[in-house]
Amino acid sequence: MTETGAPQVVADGSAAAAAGSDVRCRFAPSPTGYLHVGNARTALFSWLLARRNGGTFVLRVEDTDRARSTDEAIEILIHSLRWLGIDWDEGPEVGGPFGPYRQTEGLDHFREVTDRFLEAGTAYRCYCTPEELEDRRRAALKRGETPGYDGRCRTLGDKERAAFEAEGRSFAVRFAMPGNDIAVHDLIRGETTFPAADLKDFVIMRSNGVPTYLLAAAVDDVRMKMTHVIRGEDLMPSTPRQLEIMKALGAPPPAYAHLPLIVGPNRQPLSKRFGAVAVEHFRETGFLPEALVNYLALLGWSFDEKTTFLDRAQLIGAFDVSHVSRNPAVFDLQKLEWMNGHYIRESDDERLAGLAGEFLSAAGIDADPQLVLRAMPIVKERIHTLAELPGMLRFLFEDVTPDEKAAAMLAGDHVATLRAALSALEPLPDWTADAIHQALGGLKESLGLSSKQAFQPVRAAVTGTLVSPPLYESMELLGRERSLSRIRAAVDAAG
RNA sequence: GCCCCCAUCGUCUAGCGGCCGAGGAUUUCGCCCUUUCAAGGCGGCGACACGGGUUCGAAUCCCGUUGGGGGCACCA
Repeated sequence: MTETGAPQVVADGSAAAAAGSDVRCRFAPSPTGYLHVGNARTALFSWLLARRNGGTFVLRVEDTDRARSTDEAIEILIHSLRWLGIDWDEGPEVGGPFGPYRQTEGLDHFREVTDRFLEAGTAYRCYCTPEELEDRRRAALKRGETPGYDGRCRTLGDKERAAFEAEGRSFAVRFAMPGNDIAVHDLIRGETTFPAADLKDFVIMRSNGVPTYLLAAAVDDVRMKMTHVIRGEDLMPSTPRQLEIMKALGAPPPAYAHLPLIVGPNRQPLSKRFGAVAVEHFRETGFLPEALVNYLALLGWSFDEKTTFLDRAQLIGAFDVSHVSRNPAVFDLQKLEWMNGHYIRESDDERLAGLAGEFLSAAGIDADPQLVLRAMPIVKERIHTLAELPGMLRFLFEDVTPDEKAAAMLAGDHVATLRAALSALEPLPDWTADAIHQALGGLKESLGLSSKQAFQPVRAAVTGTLVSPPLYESMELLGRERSLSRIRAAVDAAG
């Protein structure tokens, strides 16, 4: 295992000489929870590469860790991907010629491959128990050595094997690494060589007959004829091992591209502590899928030196995996919010009003959909997420109790202003924003008040707050009776 | 401990030897617009981690240092 041959370039992207509609990419998540934004970006880039080439995009569920994988997680995964608008040509719910697309549904195949490797001598049975391995691992670490399997079961004789079997020991199957350095070619990073000494024999088949990720992903990538594998940087060290598996399979490897990780503001991996990591969470907190997609696309990739907004079609037309950045990107929630605000303003009112319902009722507001729709033009340009809608629209559907600042204003000496407003507003023949504007504008003149002095008390009375959508339009939406009675109530309260 | 990756404004990035006294976006600050808040317009602050090379010339190439990150499982 220590002899070091000349580095061999095993994956030079030859299988990926495939172009155009021959391109096959996949997203292969483990269903262990929600769809993390980092994985969402991986899915997006892979999808973009497939769509860019008119190729095929595959969704494959890697659930070989049976303890952590759940059906519910698969549903969330599918839901989140669909919400983002990332569709797949082969995979769960759509089928395809290379099924099953859920690894635990095709375990026999992995077992057959393992048996073949065993026969060919590229794999062997290892009788070491997890406990023994853990002890040795810790001891190696303590001695300052590189932990990793020492290969002791590789040379077991028939007698020793029989002895272990007689002992009742179960075995796992390990892949026998060739003992030479292995070079990996990456579309984003170029060539990297992994020293033979660090490429220890690894388990491909657990004692319970379920393959490990290292085997399952490699075998399926070959079986499903993948031409490009885009995945997270954390998987880079597994590439030389999977390259060897593919070599043993006699299959040309796909081209690899390892994406830099997405980290939190503290440069640590994005965690729940940061707040927002699940795609589902972004949906629930009022983000639009096109905003998240646009933002994610720009995390590690850029079109040129000035383009910021790219819709789906533009992304597909422009995406180039070789221009992806190599350094980890900090997830900037503020920028996402800004971008979301942009997409909200771009959206048509009908769609937004439809989306608003969920947020309004979550806030306990029983809203009239028609009124929400009519209000949309004046509110959509002042929010960054849909979650801000209830706060902005509440006064239209519920009686207001002035907040602290509004109450303070109403308690001040503004009764005269409110009275004047009342008498200017009451005789209005048409209750329109324009008419209200005229009336209040005239009052401002006659009383010699500044705009602020004239309008803020009215705003406080009508909306219960000092910050609201534009006053005239708000009053038009609220309607004559409710607007006037709120002003009257304020006058009465002030004595 | 060992292996691998990475390093441009606070953040996302453009830059692939001279066009860079470093461009865009976001954040922040100021001004304009303005009925509040937004949106929009204009402007300001703000970066090539450090040290050696190579070269006529380096943010761009090489080496080292430092600093981040990833990996070293019968997890993926």
